[in-house]
Amino acid sequence: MNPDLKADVDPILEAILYLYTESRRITKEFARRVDLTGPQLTVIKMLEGIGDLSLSELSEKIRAQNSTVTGIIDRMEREGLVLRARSTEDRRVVKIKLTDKGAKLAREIKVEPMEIFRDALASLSGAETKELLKILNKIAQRVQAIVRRDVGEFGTTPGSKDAQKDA
Amino acid sequence: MNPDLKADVDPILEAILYLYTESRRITKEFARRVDLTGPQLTVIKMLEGIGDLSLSELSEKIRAQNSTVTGIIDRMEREGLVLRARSTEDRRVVKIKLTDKGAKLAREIKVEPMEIFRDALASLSGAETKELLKILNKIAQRVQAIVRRDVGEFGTTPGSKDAQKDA
DNA sequence: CCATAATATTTCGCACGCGAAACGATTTGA
DNA sequence: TCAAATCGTTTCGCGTGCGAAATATTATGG
Repeated sequence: MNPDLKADVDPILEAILYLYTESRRITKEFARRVDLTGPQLTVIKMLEGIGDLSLSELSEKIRAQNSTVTGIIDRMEREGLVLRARSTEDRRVVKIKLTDKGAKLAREIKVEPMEIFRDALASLSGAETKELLKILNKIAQRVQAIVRRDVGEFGTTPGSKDAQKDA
Repeated sequence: MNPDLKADVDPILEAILYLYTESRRITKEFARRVDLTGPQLTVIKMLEGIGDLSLSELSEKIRAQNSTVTGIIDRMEREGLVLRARSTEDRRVVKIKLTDKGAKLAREIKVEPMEIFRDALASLSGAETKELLKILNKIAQRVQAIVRRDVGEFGTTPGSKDAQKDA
């Protein structure tokens, strides 16, 4: 990559990294006030909003592996916020349900996860919002294309990506 | 927040979350090929590029707490990739240095951390790059403002166990 | 019908990642 | 000067977070 391009690109990486880490930090801070962790707050609001979910559905929604979510649910069950109920139709699946205590706590939490992030985005003009989404999607598509195409052999061949196709 | 706004904003959150998690996943995948973890690859390339760093400087650069980096360096030292050297001017400071083995490994790793992410960003036009950075910075400033107003006033008060439900 | 494959979840071992407390080294101020 | 404050790092306990293997249940094909 040429140096000029790098100078343009690095601040963007910085900005995205900042926004991501900051939004996580804020979620965690709100969670701490009700004696929850960040992921636990996310789970509790998700169950409140959507209703019962299987462990797999929950994993997918919070973008974590099943083995990670198993641990999170273990700890929440121990605290009596949530309970596991084996599905009757398919006895492999475990439904996660809010207990009364969990539902009550969920109602006390007024902020959505990432609420502040949303507020900040809301300060953009309509045109800016559209433009931002357009650009981000373009980047995401490029990333997907590069991954599908190059990740298999990228390790030996640096930076050289003439894999320019449609974007 | 009104529903229309939410409909605009959620895809943006999705896109940023996707880009962040995907870039981490890719870094990890490259690291795995040389028997490193993601953070370890980042550290090794950082030391190669900048030279010796104190533990605090390293923590700041990879956006982690000192206690986290202590563990990462412990494991890298155990593998003989890195060594600790007490500073002579200020004996509180620990300098982290690459060993010969570490430097050799660093040279073998052709890709920068986040390289693919950079490549994808490089596919944008100059105008799009400028616009993206402008918008992201605007969001970041808004986030900072909101944090100072809403979060800071409680966030700095430790030990308050009673659940407050303002926000 | 039964061996086998596929699916859902859990278990295990390891590596972050954080905040609070501990610890040694250095600076400060009365 | 020397006790207290500050600084850089480590230790500790806990909660993610992951991938691979184990377990239990359901679907599939011969």
